[in-house]
Amino acid sequence: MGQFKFDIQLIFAILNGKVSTAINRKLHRNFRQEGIDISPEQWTILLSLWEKDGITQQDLCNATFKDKPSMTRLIDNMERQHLVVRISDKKDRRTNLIHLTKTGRELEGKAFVIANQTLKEALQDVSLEELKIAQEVLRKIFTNTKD
Amino acid sequence: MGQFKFDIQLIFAILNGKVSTAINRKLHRNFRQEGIDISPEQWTILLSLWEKDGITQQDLCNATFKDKPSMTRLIDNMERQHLVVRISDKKDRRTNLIHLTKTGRELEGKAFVIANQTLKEALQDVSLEELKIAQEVLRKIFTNTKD
DNA sequence: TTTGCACAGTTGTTTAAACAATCATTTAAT
DNA sequence: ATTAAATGATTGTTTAAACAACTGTGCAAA
Repeated sequence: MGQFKFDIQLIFAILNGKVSTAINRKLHRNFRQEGIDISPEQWTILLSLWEKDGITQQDLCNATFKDKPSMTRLIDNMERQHLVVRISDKKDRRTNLIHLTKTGRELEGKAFVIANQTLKEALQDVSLEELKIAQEVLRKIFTNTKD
Repeated sequence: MGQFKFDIQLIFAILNGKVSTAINRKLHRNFRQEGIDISPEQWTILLSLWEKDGITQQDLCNATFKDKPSMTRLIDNMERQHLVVRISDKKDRRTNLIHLTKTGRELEGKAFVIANQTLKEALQDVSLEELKIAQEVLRKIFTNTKD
């Protein structure tokens, strides 16, 4: 049981946001340092939109595993910052299609360089083999845990 | 570069809180389901206090990697829920010593069972070997990333 | 055609994190 | 002994997540 308890402490401490918090914070700082004023959450949404523009909020929810209210507010903020615009779908008036603005589109290159650099720093001393295993473990945990 | 971009997407998607969010949510639900009304954040604080009662807020910050304002508010809430009490240190009047209440102390056993069960579910199909590597990778990333 | 259900999105409320600024107390330097 | 710096904690503000409750639109069964 001592052993078991140790495992719980360690794993939850690690999973419990410490690592993701640290890397998110660093990414956010690096963005700001380069004059890009977006949060990591906004960045993950932009990642989806750079790949495919004009998708629905629900699509973005699915892509980022956030719930609808969270998405509403993220898009609110991003509209306020003129990164995206909501355009009501004419075929289905329930849905908004989210489109990048010129500003939002133009961020891609610079953000990519910064994210890349942040990643490189984060993964120092991690071998490709270790990384693959870690990804697979996290994927399994995610599958086991999500709903 | 296509390869690189793929890695970025994947790793950030994983690290970007998806896994920790999922497991935290599950833990929170499991607590509530068993009638325990504490958040995962409160639980990590209780973990420290169950191990050693009567430590300072700063100690708790160090243990949980949260900043001081976050800790102030977490303790505020936990005091409101009668899980802990602040007791001003007589030797150094700047510091509060955080003590478990009877209620806080009595949660340990039940919370342990629930956390244990949650962990077991989360780690289904993950071998001990994989888990060790994943932990080591996350530890490295944390070291590389935290300030 | 209407009734009901499903789906997309929004609003309200609570908890929490990040960051800056501040206050009080203690410790160190002179 | 007094001043300056360090330390512990708090407050204010913004962004975000979870959950419940709600609005509006589309669709299908009766």
